[in-house]
Amino acid sequence: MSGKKRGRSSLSHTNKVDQDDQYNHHPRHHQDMELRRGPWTLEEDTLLIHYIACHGEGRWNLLARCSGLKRTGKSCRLRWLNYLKPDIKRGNLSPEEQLLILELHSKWGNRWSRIAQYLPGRTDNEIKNYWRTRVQKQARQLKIDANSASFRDAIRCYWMPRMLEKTSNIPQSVQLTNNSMAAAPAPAAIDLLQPLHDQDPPHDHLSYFQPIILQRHADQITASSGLNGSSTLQVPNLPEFSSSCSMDDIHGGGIDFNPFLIENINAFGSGAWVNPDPMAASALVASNINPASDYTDGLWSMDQLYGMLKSYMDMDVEYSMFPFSTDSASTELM
DNA sequence: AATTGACTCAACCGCCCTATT
DNA sequence: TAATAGGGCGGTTGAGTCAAT
Repeated sequence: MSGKKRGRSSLSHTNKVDQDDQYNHHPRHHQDMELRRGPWTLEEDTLLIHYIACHGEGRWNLLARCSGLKRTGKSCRLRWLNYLKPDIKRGNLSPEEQLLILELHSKWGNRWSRIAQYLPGRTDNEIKNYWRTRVQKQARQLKIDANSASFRDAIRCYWMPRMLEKTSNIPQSVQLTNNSMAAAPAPAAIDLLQPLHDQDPPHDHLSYFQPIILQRHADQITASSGLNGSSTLQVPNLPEFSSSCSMDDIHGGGIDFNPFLIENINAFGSGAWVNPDPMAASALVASNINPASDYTDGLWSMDQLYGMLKSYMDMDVEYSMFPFSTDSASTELM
């Protein structure tokens, strides 16, 4: 994640909150009060972090009233939980995390918060976005329902074993152990973000959080201005890989057959194209190895899927026995 | 260089559940 | 028991970005 300037509204002015929202529970307080909406500013983030450092999380409406933020309690809660909380991971989901999401979603469906409990540092919002933008996209391309049994089977029988192969194939020397950025951060950035994961917060919470906020806002400014963050704001520029690559992207050609039909599998040629995952690509950058041009996002490309289908059929492997079985996972996670 | 369309994801919406009074 | 407040959850939106044309 690059900290791009985003948000549902770019309003810089204040706006009345929808009276249908839960905050009509406080009509006297909010009726005439102009509340801010849209993207959070650096000042607001600092204010929120400072307040939570002093008073702790929770009681969000009280926080909203007492902190000086012209935001709703719900907005404050969301900002903290999805963005500012110090143990939040940034960057692409690792193959392991993707595996877990796929597995847990097959068990629980759209129970995002429940799934997020098993991915430390990942928010339900992030997982939900991942599912909707990546997984559902693949389902659309395959012309099958993402919630269908056939899609779940495809995930379980073909994609998960492949992911397991990938995770075990990444050389130890280039695996990222710091999980804050899947897109490998520059060394300075690693230093900057290290306290997020390796150290206890110092007593001076503001000094602890400030570099993190500054980094994230710098990312936003850099992204929106086109300027290099390291030269303008004295913060490192974080490299990032393009996130999406389908067969169309790769070969410039459309594809119009369903890989789950046996005749299509048989008709598929032997030229399986395999693209490594972005985690490995990032790790290569981290180790100054020039990544090949074929790195794509963490989900499969169409070619990959056809390739693995073909190869697994050739091998006549029974994939109901792959190590990340539903049984073992559910036993462990329940 | 300008336009367009697909994509991402932070933020919001509205409903629901639980705790408190 | 009912009313209200606080908070959580899943779904949705739309601004910003980027690649393709």
